[in-house]
This record gives sequence, C-alpha cells and structure tokens, in this order.
Amino acid sequence: MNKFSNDVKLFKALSDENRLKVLEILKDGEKCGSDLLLDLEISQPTLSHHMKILCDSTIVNYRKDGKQMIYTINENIKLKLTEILNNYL
Amino acid sequence: MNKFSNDVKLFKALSDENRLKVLEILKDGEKCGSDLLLDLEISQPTLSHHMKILCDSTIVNYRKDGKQMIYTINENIKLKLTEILNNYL
DNA sequence: TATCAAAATAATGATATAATTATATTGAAA
DNA sequence: TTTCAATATAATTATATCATTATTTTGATA
Repeated sequence: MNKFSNDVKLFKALSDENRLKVLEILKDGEKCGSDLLLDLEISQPTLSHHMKILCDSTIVNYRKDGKQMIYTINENIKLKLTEILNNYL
Repeated sequence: MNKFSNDVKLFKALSDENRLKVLEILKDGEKCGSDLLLDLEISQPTLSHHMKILCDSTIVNYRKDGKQMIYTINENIKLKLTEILNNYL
C-alpha cells in the first residue's frame, strides 16, 4: 500500500522466535514441514501458520513434492533486506 | 533470555510504519520529540511510546537537553543488524 | 513561584498475533 | 478404494501491540 508497508511486512516476518529458528534450520539446506517440526516445540498448525508468514513475505520459497512442502530460503532476500536497512539506518 | 530474544526485539522495533518514518527523519540528523511530531500523524503519547521502543532496542540514542529529548540513530546498529541477518539468511 | 512547553505515565479500548484443538484437504501407496 | 502421512483451514482463546484521552513530571523562564 504505502512505501513502508512492504518493509514492515518483512521485519514482522522476522519478529518471532520460532520463525528465526526455522530460518536457522533452513540455512543448512531445504527441509519439509514435518522435518522442521522435529526441531520445534510447536504444533503442526502453528508451524503452518508461521511458514505462511515466511512465504508470504518472500523470505522463504516453497515447492510441492508429493505430499510434502519443501522450504528454502530465498537467496535474494538477504541483499534486499540489507538495502532496506540502508534506507533507515 | 534465550539466544533469539534480542534479535526478535530489534526486528519488532523495525516492524511499525511510524517507527520507520521516525528513522527516516532521524537519518537526516538529530531531532527532538516535538519536531518529530510535526511530521507524524500521531499524538504525543503515541510518539513517546514508539520512541521508547526504538531506544530500548538500542536502535536510537537519546540525550536530554533542557526540557527536550534529542534523538539520534545509533551509528553502530546498521552493522549489528547486518550481522544478525547473516545468522539467518 | 506561577506559568508554559516538552515529555512521560496511567487507564483504557481496538486490533493483531500466536497458540491451541478439531477438522478438512491432498497425495501416495497398500 | 481405503488408509495413512503431510499439510492447510476453521474456530477459538490468550496475549501483545498501537492508539486514544487525561494526567503527571520535568525544566526553563517570566
């Protein structure tokens, strides 16, 4: 909508401990939801909620593989966030 | 608390349109609260609330000058946030 | 010391977010 | 085609966040 809303959306997506944990895991390579669940102490619907936020914000990419969703970190997003930081700091 | 909480605190501080507007203004140089208010469409107590979040997160520094609070961007915080991004992305 | 400007705090309400349990959807394979 | 694993959605609750108005505190100065 306005010039700030997309930046806010990205920072909000990073503003949760479980989502940071997910990113830390994905940094080592792609994972499906049920694998992520093994390392988190949240229910499956809660993970689904968090993954939606990470994917909607374009921080995480996903693809379907049979009945699994495979998640990876968007390789462009670090640069994009660094550029955003340069606008404000 | 845990290893994520400080990072979450920083990202949360950046997750609000009015706070991003404040940072954009402070990027041009130091300002007091009443000057910031001129460029924002929020009440004085709401600005006080937002400045507390920015200061508590160490993104913004403050000093008292008479009856004014003078705010500046912490010059180290951009590097710190860039390093944090490198842990997750 | 009375007044005024700047900022902070208190009380409160509206909305957003994160979590749960229960249920539905999707897709592979027996 | 039944079953089961993986994921998503719905309904709901608890908590967090952002905003307001009213009030208080702080500090300069008339």
